[in-house]
Amino acid sequence: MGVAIQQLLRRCGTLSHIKQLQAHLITTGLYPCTRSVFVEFCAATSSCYAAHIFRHIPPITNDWNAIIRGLAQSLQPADALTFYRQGLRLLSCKPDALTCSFTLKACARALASNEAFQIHSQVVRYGFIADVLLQTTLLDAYAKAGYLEDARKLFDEMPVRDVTCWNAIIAGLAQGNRPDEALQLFKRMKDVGFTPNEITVLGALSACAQLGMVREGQNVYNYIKTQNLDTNEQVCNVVMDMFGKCGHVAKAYQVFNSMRCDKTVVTFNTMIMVLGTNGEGIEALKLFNQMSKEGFRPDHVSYLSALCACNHSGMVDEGVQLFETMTSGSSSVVPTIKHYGTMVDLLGRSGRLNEAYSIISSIPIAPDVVLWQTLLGACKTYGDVEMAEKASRKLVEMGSHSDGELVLLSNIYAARHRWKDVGEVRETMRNKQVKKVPGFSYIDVKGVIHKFVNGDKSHSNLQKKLEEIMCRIMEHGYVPETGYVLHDIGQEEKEHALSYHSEKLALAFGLIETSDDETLRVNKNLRICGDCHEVMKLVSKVYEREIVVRDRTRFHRFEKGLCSCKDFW
DNA sequence: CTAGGGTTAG
Repeated sequence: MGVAIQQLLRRCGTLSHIKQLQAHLITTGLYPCTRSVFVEFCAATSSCYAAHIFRHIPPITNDWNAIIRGLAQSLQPADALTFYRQGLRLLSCKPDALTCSFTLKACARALASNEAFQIHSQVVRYGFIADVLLQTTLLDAYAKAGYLEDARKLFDEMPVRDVTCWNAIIAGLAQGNRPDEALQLFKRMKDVGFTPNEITVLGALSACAQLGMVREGQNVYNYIKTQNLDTNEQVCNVVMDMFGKCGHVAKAYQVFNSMRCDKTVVTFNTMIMVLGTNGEGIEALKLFNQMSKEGFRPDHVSYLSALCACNHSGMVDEGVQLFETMTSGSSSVVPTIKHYGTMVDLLGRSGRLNEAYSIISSIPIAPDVVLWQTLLGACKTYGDVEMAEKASRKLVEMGSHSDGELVLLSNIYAARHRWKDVGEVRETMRNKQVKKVPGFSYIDVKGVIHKFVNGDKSHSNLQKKLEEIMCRIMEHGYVPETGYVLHDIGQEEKEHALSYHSEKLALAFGLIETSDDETLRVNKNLRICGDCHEVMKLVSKVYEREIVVRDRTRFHRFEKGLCSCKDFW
C-alpha cells in the first residue's frame, strides 16, 4: 500500500498531478491512511501545498511530523523549523519524540546550532531526554553544526550506548577536524566490546586519511576484511581515498581492481582523484576515458577530478580540452564554481594569467573569493604585480578578510623589493588583526607522529643538522630563495628565517631518526614553499632518500633530485 | 515502517 503510493507520488511532476492523486485518494476512501505519506512528499519537494493542506484539515501530530520530516529533507531544511514553531501553536498538535527528532534532523541539515540548543531544552521539558535515539540525533545535530564539545558532552553522559551513537560521535569528530580524537574513540569502542560496522569504519578511515597515518589505515582495512565489510561499495571507496591521501596509489588501485562489489561513478571519481593528487595525471585521464567505456557516465565530480589531475601534472592543454568538452554541451555536465576554480589554477600556474583572468570575467555565476585568491597565488609565482593588485582590489571589494591573501600580496611586493608597499600591507594586517595561519608539519617515524611548527627554534640538534644539510646541498648548486621571506631584512637573516620552516625541521628530524633506506613522509597543513621544495629535491639526490611531502592539496614525491610534480604547483 | 549514524570535490 505505502509502496504503491510512493511510486505514484514519484511520478507526480506537477501540482496538478499531485491534486489529481489527492482527489483519487479521497474518493476511493484511501486518504485517511495515506495522508501522512502524501503531505511528506509535498513538503519534501518544496511544495507549499503541504502547508495548504495542513491549514484545511484538523491536523494531528502525524501530519505535522510528516511535513517536518519532508521539509527537513527538502532544499530548504530551515523551513522545517518554522513549521515546527507554527505547529506548536495549535492545540491539536502535541509534539512527540518523533517531532523533535525530525526537527533536529532539520537543524543538522541547516547547520542551525541555536535552534538545536532550543530543541534540546524542549526535549528536556517534554520529558523525552531519556530516549537514546533522540540523544543520538541531538548529538549529530551539535556535531554537524560544529559544536563538538557539546556533542562530546552528550556522548560522555549517555547512560546507555549502542553502535549508532558511537558512529555519530566518531563521524562527527572526523568531519569536524578532530581526527585524532575520532581515532581514539574508535579504538576505545572496540576495547569496551562494541563491534564497529560499515559506518563506523568510514569515520575511522577518514580520520586516518586526514592524519596521513597509513599504518592505522591499514589496520582498519584489515579489520574491514575480517568482518567482510568490503562487500560495501562505500567502504571500498573510502579505503581507496585513505590510501590515496596517505600517498599509496598502488594500494588504492589494488582495492579498486579487486572489489567484490559493484563499482559506481563515485568509485571511479575517487580513483581518478587519488591518481591526480599523487601526480599520475596520464593514468587519471586514462581511467576517466575508461569509465565511459564501462558504462559509467562521468558526472561533475568526474570532470572535476580529471581537471584536478591535469592541474597537478601540469597538463595544461589536456585540461583546456577537457574543459571544452565539458562545456560544449555534449557532456550535459554544467560546470560549477569549482570547475572554474581549477581552470583558473591550471592556467595561472602555467603563467597564462590573462586567460585565467578572462575565465573569471566570463563565468555565468558570481565569482567567489577563492577564484581571486587563486589568481593572486599565480601572480606571486610569476611576479605579476599589476595583476596581483587587480585581484587584491577585487578581494577588498568583496570584503574578504582572509589572512592568506594579504600575506601573498606582501610576498609579491617583497619579491620585487617594494618595501614601502610591503609596509602598507603589513599595516593593514595589523589593523585588521590578521594573523598568519601557523604552518606545521607532521612526520611519521616508526609509527609515531612528530609535529613541528614554523619558526620553532627550540630544537638545537635539528638546527645543527639543517646547517649541515644546507652546506652539502649548496655544493650542488642550492641558492636560498629568499623571495619567500616577508620582511626587509638582510640576506643572511632571510636565509636563517627560511631554515625554520616546519617541513625543513621535519626533514632534519627524519634524516636523523630513520635509516638510509626509509622513505621520509611529511604532512604539511599549508602548501609547501618554493624554497623548501628546492631543498627537498636536492636532499633526495645528495642523501639518496625518497621523500614524500603531502601538502594542503597534493603530493610531492622527491627522488634523485626531481619532484613528481615536475615543479608545476 | 514515522526515529538515530555513512562515500568522491578548487
